[in-house]
Amino acid sequence: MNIVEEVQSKLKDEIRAAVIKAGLAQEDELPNVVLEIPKDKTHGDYSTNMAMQLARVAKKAPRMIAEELINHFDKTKASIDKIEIAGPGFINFYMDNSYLTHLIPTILQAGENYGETTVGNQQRIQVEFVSANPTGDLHLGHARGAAVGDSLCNILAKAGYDVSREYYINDAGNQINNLALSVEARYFQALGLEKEMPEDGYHGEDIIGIGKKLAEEFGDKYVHVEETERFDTFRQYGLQYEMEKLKKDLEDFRVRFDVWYSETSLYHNGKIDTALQKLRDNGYIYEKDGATWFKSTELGDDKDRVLIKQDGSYTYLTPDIAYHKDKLERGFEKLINIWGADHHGYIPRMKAAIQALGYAKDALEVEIIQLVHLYKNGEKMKMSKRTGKAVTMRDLVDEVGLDGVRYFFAMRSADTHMDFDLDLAVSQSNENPVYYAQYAHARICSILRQGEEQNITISKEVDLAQITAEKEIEVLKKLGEFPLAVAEAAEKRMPHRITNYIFELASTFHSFYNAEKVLDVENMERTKARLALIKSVQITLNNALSLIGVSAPEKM
RNA sequence: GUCCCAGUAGCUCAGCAGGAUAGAGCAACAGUUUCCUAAACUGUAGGUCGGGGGUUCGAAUCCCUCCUGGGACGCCA
Repeated sequence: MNIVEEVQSKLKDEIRAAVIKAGLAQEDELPNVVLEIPKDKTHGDYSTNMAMQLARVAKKAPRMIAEELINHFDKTKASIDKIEIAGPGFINFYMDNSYLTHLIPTILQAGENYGETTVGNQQRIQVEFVSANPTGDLHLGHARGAAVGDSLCNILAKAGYDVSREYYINDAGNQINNLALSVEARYFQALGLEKEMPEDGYHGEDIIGIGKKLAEEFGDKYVHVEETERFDTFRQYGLQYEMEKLKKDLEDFRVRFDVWYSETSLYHNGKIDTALQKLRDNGYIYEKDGATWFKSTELGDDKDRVLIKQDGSYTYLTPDIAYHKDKLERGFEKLINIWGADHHGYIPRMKAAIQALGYAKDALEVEIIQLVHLYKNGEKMKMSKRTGKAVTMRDLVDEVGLDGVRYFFAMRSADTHMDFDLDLAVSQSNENPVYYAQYAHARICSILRQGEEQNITISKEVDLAQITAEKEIEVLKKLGEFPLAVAEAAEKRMPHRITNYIFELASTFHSFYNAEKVLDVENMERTKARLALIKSVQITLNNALSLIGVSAPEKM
């Protein structure tokens, strides 16, 4: 357990014990102990509203309860310096902060592992994200999904979950046929021949490129083969090309996946039939109008859904149900899907399917990525795949820089609409909060370099009692919060808690930097202690930034 | 019509399993550099938390309702 967690938990134990000793409540009437860090520093290090919560049970005024409670409180057991009653009945604890200096050796020892907690309990959790159709370039929405998904995975892993990252490849269905036909048209055009794009074709630059490549590689060979052979070849070729590009783009975006799962494989290994059979056995299937239906309304959906169309083919939902069944059979206790906003209406039916298969509804969690609107020169930019004028993920990265894009997307709660102002992110780059955090890191590196040049080494033998300045204590407190921030971000699935933390840590550091000098030949002991302190900040900043896929530069 | 997201300072947003005087960045204003990176720091000013009800010791936070903006609702994927 982290030192800060330990202190908090001891404090909570003592509060509980004091309530019992004072006879204010029975063991089973005890409300949950709420500890908070007051916004106002003069209200102490921790505060509890226990006395107010007990008002009803004890039938007394909160301030009187607080009085009795602190009379029975054992201060010696929880590093407490002073206790005060304030306001309507808050009990404020002023801690003896000497325990905080133990944080420094802990962080130096843990290094890149600092921040890890065990709240996840090694629960097996799978996160499926991006899963864009392999029919064109990744656009803004995918970039946001990739950033949020990857950050969430990193955070979950750090918090002690056993995480698997997965990409579902939609390589079956009409869109792939359209891809093949689009490639075909571009191939003919590359050879100077007439061929119309299909109605729902893909007009992206990438498809034109595939057509050219095929023409260069094979000449007019495929003009003369049978249509089905050409179709199959181009389908395969287009798919492979698109997937490779997609993987490369994601890799460059610092996102990796453990599993790439092919939709087509579900058609070949009988898993769709098995899933359908399971639904049938559980009584959720019926036939109507020549189609096969899923009785999803029985499980909270607004209408029943078609699984097998009149023409005998599956809807998108059918293999997807088989896919989710397969995920659960692989032993994941929790599935998190990160979907685009356009899939929002799809959630109830998927949850219904999970239940119809005999699993708990909340085995599946869906995080919706809301739309990103891009503004340039004060104008909203469109991002339609169809027009071929899409703003791609690559365009965005080229324009803003990878660190900026990753930070900006991690910074906002995923399920809210977001305006991304390019002019702001680019032209006034000092407004970009990512620089603020990176600058703190670079500053620390610079001081450490100079310390080395002066042959001052950071040893674990430093006299940490040298850490007494107010700004230093602030920094220490903030460092101690990191594992708690990670745990909270993981449990609430909120990567933006980490960017908030990064900003706060950078801010307390900058403030310390301006108030106190680290390197001071007149006072070697303190210099060593402060070097150890800023080294701890460096480690923590680095760890926090890496959770959201942002680099920590040594120089700026 | 049903559902989702949002409405908090001039702008962009935190805060929302109820807690003390609602926070930050940018913009505005006033300062800080013989000293480790001024991409920084310190301070001032700025808000009826969309409106209205309710729940209670206490509401930006929970419930109801209305208004405004964005989005989703295929035998497409």
